[in-house]
Amino acid sequence: MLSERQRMILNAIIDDYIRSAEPVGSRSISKRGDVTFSPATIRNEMADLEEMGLLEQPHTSAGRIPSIKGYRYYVDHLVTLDGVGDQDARKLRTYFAEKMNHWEGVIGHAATILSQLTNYTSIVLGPEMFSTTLKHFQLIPINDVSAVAIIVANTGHVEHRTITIPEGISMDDMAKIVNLLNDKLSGVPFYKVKSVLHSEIAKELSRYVEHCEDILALLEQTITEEQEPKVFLSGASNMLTQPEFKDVDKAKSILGMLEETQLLMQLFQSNPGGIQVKIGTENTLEAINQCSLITATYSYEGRSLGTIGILGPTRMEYGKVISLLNYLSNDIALMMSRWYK
Amino acid sequence: MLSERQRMILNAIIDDYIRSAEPVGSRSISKRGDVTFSPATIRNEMADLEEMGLLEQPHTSAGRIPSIKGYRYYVDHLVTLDGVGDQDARKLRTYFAEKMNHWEGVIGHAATILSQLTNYTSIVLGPEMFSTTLKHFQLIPINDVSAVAIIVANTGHVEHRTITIPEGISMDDMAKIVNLLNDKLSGVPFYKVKSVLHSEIAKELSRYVEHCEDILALLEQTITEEQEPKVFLSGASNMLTQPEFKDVDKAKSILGMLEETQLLMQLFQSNPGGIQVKIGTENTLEAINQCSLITATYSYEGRSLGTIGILGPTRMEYGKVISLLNYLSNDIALMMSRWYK
DNA sequence: ATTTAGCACTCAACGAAATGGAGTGCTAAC
DNA sequence: GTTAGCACTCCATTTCGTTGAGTGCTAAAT
Repeated sequence: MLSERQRMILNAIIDDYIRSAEPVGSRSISKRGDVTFSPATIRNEMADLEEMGLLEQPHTSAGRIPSIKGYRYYVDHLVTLDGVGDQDARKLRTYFAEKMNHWEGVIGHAATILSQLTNYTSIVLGPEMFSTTLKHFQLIPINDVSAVAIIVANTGHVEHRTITIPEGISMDDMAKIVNLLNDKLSGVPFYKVKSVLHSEIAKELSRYVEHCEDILALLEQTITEEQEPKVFLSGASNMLTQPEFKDVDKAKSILGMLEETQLLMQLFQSNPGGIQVKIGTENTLEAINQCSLITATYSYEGRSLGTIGILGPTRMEYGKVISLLNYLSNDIALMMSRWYK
Repeated sequence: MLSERQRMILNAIIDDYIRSAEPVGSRSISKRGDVTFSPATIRNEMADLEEMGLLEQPHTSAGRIPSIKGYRYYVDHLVTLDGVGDQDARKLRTYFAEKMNHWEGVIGHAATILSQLTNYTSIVLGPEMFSTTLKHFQLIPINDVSAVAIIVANTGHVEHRTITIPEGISMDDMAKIVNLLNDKLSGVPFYKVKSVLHSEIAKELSRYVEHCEDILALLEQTITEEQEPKVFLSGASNMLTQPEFKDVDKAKSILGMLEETQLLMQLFQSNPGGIQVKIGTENTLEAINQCSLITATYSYEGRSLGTIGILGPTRMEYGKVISLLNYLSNDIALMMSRWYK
């Protein structure tokens, strides 16, 4: 659909705009080494590109800036993946060389590194509980009335919750319950735990112990609360360095959104796997209609485990970020697989 | 030192300024109900107050604003603790009515509520490990090479860490080690664990198992990492609503600081207990030289467990915030004491 | 038939000058 | 000791001209 020359020009404009954040004019394009036509010619092409909806003019006598559609074309057809730079690669390598003993450390640290390398905001979702199974269940009494329930997943992910022991339950009863639960629940995927709890365990439990409803309710609550993945955020203040958010109100609405975990998770909902780019209004959330979100899932054996994402202005360094996310999601998958049996 | 009238005027100026964020003039003070003198009289007093360093003039023909010293006097002698408003009290009550099963929930939620009620930024430090003792140690194998170490404190606080099992250690060995550790370490305060590990356990362990150094190193790492308290942050974006931070650069330096956990903890270092107010340059960190930080410790049986704090502009609603922190720190102490044996 | 040079035109951005108004300090009267 | 009056200051806001980057169109050049 686009001539070779038009693509070159579009590419040049977007590249320039990403660097400068200012409307780019025909003259400056012509001065670049790669497009050798005169400003007048370029102006003509630019007018055509604008008609096609790929470019926009902030006002009559200004240069052009890419439209959402323009960015989309750029991302789909034009962008060159720079690969990961030497310096960045080194940083990532030293980062993974450190001993990471718990996955929250890995994920959180990954978020930090990402935001540092890109100067954008990074959002990382921990492993989703859907795809994981319960490995072990444990109760540790703290005193007469309360105990700590510990849930271990086959990924090595651990959660704990302090619970209050219903009256009339003895230590012996507790031990029985724990044994029963481990018998029945080991290897069961988390999303099934709830139904197994009701169907298989309820009856059996009632034989051993009275008041089992209380305990069941507790377990259910503990485990379902468990399912929500953890969100790690880093570099939110980087948003403020972008000239498009020098307006405090815009900045505030975005930063405010970033503080709401619920919304963040919503952002990541429809994720088909692989790398996905959502540009400007392609995002459903109004607060980030001026932003682009690039997400990647990290997976193991075909199962998506979690998601990492970069949020920046629509004028984002797509090439760099995509390469980086690609690289990192592979590395994280590698790390995670060490815990996976 | 100050006459009654001067105090009234100072109080009125600071009150007005806290509300309006704009220099307040003699006329507007005179119009308030509480100070019945004419603008001219008030002007004279204002000049005196300025000489004493309690007020400042941004420029010759502007009203006065409080200086750091002025705020200090206000906080020390003038401020009226409003108590906690009906609405706020209701919110807090419903908040604590919810079942909170893990302390991280309580603390994190408290941070959220605080920032919502005040429209400032809240920072809450979780219980410090100094004052707590180890209750139980547990190892749960995940597969041949890794296991999850679980550490339970007497407060009900639980931490876990995935560790890699050194080669040449059998399941049997592991069980022995765990038993030994529980024997020796139960009831030991965290800050002593390290030394006990070396002095008492090292020798004994070497009898049972080879390669014990690896395990000891692991445990040591696991437990010392454990000691750093967790930081919860909420409402950082509220900073942007304050007119004094409409300048993006200032805002960025503060938000950037808030993202660095290390710095946050540094903020809370010298904490004598009770409620403490640090105004403007009284804070050592340069980034918040335009902010005030109000902190309160929550404690149990005289021991300080953790700290909650509110960060806002120097022009902060001191009365309201102090009352609120007072109220909340008591309530949190109450909650925490439920877990304490 | 493209491509390019030339030219008139547009419009945001920048800066200087004009205006308005809130607030002060001082003096003199109460 | 308190207050009214007045001249003065200085910031904030507006107005208005200037500048310059950039466009669109037309006509010439290739």
